[in-house]
Amino acid sequence: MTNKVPDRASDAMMRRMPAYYRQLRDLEALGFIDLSSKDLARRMNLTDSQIRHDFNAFGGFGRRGRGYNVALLRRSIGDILDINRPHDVIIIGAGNIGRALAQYKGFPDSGFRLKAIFDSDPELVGKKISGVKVFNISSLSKYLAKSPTDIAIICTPGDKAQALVEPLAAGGIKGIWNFAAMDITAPPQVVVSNVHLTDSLMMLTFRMHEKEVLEENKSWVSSDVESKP
Amino acid sequence: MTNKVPDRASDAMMRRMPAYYRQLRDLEALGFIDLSSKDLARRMNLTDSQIRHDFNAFGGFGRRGRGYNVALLRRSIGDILDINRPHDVIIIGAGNIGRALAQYKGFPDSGFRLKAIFDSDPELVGKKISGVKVFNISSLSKYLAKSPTDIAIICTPGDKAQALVEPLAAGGIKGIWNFAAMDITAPPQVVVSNVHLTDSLMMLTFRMHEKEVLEENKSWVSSDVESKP
DNA sequence: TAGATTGTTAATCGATTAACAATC
DNA sequence: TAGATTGTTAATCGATTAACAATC
Repeated sequence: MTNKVPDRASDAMMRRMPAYYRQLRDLEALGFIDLSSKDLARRMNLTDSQIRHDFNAFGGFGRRGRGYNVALLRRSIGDILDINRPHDVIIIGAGNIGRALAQYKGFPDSGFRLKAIFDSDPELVGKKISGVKVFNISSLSKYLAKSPTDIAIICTPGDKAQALVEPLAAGGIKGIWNFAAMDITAPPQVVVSNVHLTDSLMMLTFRMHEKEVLEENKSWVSSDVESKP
Repeated sequence: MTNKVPDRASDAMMRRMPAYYRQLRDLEALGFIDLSSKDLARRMNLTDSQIRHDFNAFGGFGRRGRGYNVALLRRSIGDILDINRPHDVIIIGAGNIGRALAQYKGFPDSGFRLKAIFDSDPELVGKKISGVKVFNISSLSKYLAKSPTDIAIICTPGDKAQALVEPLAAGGIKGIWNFAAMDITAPPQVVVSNVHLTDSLMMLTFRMHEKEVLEENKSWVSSDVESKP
């Protein structure tokens, strides 16, 4: 049916969307034709109810009694995520992270086309990384004026990141994926995602530690039981 | 006060913890001594109520009328995240991502000590990356038996990841940070965090697209108003 | 038709916010 | 003391789950 015009999706739901997409891409590749919310729920450790709720927030892609067509559903979710069309991307900062992302296979596979890399190091300027030319950072605005670009990936040192926002926004960039150690803010027409790799690692140690403490506590409780009347 | 023994923290709260930690580390470095939940809330775009709630889930680190001592609070949250002690880490897979993470400064800064890298490529084995020796993957179990290790970072191709879990768990690894394209599962004593970089990028395009659609709709509504009786 | 499964509304659960007594 | 701000309980809000009529 026609897609609904939704309010801003909740963060919780938004986080599930790419996982749905991956799952459906895999199932489609495996030759699955139809799929019930129950089957998908089992595979993804969710409830069928939540899955139907999520999909219906965007307008309902299933057939009662039959389930969902895998290919159609994958395409519909791709539309919602807007990844059924290519996106032009630039990387700013050709350090470790910048170079790794430049070479990362997952991005071209998902339609993200790396068009240029920018750096301030004269040693790097003019060279190619993963087949893509490195430009001097001073030519950023000129480049954007000539080559409309959807997304900028910032991989500079933290203190250089915020200053990039103004020329990026002025140059028509619609989204910034920021790997710099410092959060940036941008005007409302630009979407920003501040990524902190160490946060993810800290959450891992948090859960590891929590488990340890919980376990200690469990043995406490059981020895407590013995001493109860 | 003494720390409470909490239930498993919600994902929502857990995600805020590293952000608190970073913020407090920055404020401490800037010489801040005391801080109210209201001040912190303003800086982090949260409510003061939520901040007090979060902190009190672990036992309350403030003084009524005065606020929180920045250094004490940072240390307390560090304890909760278990990052006030060093963690020994190995990386498995010395491709783009593996090498970038091996060289990433943010990790040693936060007490994560990279002790060894493993790969199957004989060209790489014996070499050093960022000062750390690359071992043959076949020696993984032997290595872990000799060198107790907290965390393994998996950066192999997707189809090689799951097979690593068994030797890692047997070798006493407590947490796995998985960058491989395929999710892995592990026995209950091992905490797993499956990272999907493309998910993060898809969430960015999702929000970009959502904003576009919302804007279109806004202009619809306003032209609609004119045509209403 | 009978069985299956969606779309959707209502009920429940949990997270966030508001309020305020305790107290520095 | 008066003012400020926490710790904590109650109220609200929003997300998840349950239920079921619609319908394939």
